[in-house]
Amino acid sequence: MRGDPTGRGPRPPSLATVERLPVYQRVLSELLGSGTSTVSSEHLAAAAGVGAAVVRKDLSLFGSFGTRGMGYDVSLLIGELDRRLGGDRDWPLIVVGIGNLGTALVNSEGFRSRGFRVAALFDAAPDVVGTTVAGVQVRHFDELEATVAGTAACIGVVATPPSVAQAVAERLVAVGVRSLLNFAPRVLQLGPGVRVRQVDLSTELQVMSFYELRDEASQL
Amino acid sequence: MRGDPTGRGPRPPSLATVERLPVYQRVLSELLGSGTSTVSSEHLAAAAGVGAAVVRKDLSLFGSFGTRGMGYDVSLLIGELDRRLGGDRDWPLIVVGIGNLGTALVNSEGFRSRGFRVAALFDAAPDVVGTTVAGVQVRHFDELEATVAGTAACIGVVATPPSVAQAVAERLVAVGVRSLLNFAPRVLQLGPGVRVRQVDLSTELQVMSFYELRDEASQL
DNA sequence: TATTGTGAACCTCTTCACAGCT
DNA sequence: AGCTGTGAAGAGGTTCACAATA
Repeated sequence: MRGDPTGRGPRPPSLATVERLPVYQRVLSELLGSGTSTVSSEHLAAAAGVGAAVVRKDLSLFGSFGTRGMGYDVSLLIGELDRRLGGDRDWPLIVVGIGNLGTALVNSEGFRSRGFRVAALFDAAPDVVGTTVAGVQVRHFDELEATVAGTAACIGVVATPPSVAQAVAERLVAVGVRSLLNFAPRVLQLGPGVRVRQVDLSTELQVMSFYELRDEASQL
Repeated sequence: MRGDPTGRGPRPPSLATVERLPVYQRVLSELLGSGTSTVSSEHLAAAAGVGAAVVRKDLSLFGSFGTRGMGYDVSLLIGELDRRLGGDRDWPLIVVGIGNLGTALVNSEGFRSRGFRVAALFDAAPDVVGTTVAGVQVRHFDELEATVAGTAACIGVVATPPSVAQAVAERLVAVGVRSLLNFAPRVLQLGPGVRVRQVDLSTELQVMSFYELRDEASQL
């Protein structure tokens, strides 16, 4: 049951909007750091690389945080965004695949800020299991179920070779993970209740080469 | 001058379409490896995680590669996609910032396939400059201009701390780079002729926590 | 019969323009 | 006067439905 069975409520924010919120938050934090206490939608938009109307529409979906004639209070807005994005919570991460990329991810700032916390690391290679990365000991993937059993809902990060990504994802889902960040170049086939975000280096590069080719062709 | 000053030509493929092409290509390669020579839009769509109509629309933008009643020839389609994505070309990459993430990227399979080739590595830290990563020696970023001078148009990869990402991007653009893949959590402000694709780990995680929160709220 | 290729309807996001507030 | 919040218009992408075709 949803809380809004009549369909009269406000539309949920689009994925595009949700993806912009962290950008606003980051820009606002920098503004706060440089002593700015108020910002207009135009200024915030320029810093975030979008249009001013987009900023106002995005923010208005969550409430009226601005003051007409003045703009938005930076601290207030950071707080509101932080709350919507879950920044005031603890978000345990389970990372599977502690190779070059997995290690880099675990050590990255993005994985250690805003409430995210590396809760457990798994791999299958004997020479990796038992080592410590960023203060967390790597366990064998076979211990997944035993280790995660009593843990709260987690976000799973798949940084394995593509050949095992599907199986790893299925086992993560089986232990209760409903949000997966997948770095393996493989489309994960999972139930409808599971959210997957795909980060694919090869795809990123291929999109770029597509447009490079196109530019060349148009300059003939 | 464009090749189509009348505006009568077919619409260019949308970014969404371009981002799906590498996925199709990867799925098709796997199909070819498993001995499949023909595939329907329905089957290809299921494997790529999209709808069948999307596949047909996407592919039809580039030509009529299918056979009615039969489907698509896998080899033919791989070849066509490869050509459109520039897979038959050499794409030199310039990677700046050889920390944990930069090293992982350079060693990743995505950076060494499909015509992409790590051409030069740069960093500013004295203990990194001079080391060899994946067979390429890391140079000091000050040598960028001298090193890249005569090189063909490249794709630039920014894997630096966010504080220097903007300056690094500007210098890359100054030496002729028009496509940038940015891993630094910073909005790059560059001229309109420069393409930027942003990969932001922190944003990915925050998008996930947003939806996790939303799920919790709807289950009250 | 099976499946593609595609115009049209549909839906979603963006942009515009301005009323409303400070 | 300046800026937000928002309905309406516009643009773009997806889904539908089916004619075309092997």
